[in-house]
Amino acid sequence: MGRPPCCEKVGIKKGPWTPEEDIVLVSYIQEHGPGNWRAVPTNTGLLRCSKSCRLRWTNYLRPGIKRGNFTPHEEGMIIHLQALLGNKWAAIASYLPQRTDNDIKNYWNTHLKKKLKKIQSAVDHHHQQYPQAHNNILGSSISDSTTCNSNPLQYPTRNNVNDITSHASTTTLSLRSINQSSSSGGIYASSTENISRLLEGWMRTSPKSTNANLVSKPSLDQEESPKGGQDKDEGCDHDLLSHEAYESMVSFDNLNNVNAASWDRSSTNNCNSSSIKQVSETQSSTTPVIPNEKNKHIIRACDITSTPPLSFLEKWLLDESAAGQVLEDRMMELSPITLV
DNA sequence: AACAGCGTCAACCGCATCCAC
DNA sequence: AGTGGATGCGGTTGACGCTGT
Repeated sequence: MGRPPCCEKVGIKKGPWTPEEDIVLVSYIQEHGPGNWRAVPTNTGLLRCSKSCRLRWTNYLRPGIKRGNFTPHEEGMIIHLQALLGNKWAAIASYLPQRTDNDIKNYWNTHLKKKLKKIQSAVDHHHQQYPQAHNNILGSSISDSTTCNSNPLQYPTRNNVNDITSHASTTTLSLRSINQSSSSGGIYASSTENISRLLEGWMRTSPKSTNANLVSKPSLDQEESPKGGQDKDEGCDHDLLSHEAYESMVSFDNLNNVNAASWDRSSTNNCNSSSIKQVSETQSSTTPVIPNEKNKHIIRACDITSTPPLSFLEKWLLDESAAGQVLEDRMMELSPITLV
């Protein structure tokens, strides 16, 4: 079945793109607009396969891409969306129009995954230390949630999505310090920034069709918070939660999840895409639906199960204006405890 | 100073899906 | 309805830079 790779041709160049190649590609797209990638290598003389050209454009040269440090809000968005959607990086990226799916995927794999693991082990440690308090707060059902979420990286069920959310909130705090250490680009990156500058003029005059796909994406991610500067913490990294912090965290989520808790878990196992359905349906009234054919199938499959009410998390995700605020509020709420 | 180990991220690969015919 | 080319997506790789010894 497998089709021969598109790059099997002899003489096709691989590896990092040079600034010269970038300029050729950019100027071609500037003239013809993105699309018809098959024709790009032929028409430009680039010794690259069409796939490579498309990838280079979408992941690096496309105007409007933000590179470098992820803001705490972006991190929060990624963590929440990953919990909801799983590794659907393209879908997640559609909520962060300035970031590419590749970027988000890389960031998740290199930073967030690791961090969540740490948090998870801290939480596990906490469970061992305060088993009674834990049960009192969340009731007996939490033990299931904890168990099924022993690996925070697994594809989440409805219930452990909420569990992850609690991790996510704290992770966002702990991750602040990472932000500042993550580097953005080297020598070559700066050369592509130059290309971006070249593109600025084009952005103003480019045909609508060229940018339509960029603009039409649903955006929960508001422009970077003007409070961006305030988000910087002083570089402290708190991996272990205090008992009080943990209680605060879980009780907050407990409040959030009153609705979710009443949702029968048995009907939702392996079907976290119910969340996707809700997201899509709600979006359709105001914003374009995530154009994901795969989701459609999953949604159909899940239609036969009961539809849960929106959790706080989902409401949060759907509430554009609240998106940044809630996270900030959570940070304010927790900061006296966790950011000592 | 030299080397090894590790982290990051751009790019590649293979499969899935779309779409025109 | 079937087929094949084009495009999209997610997992993985490998080069490069940084840090510790």
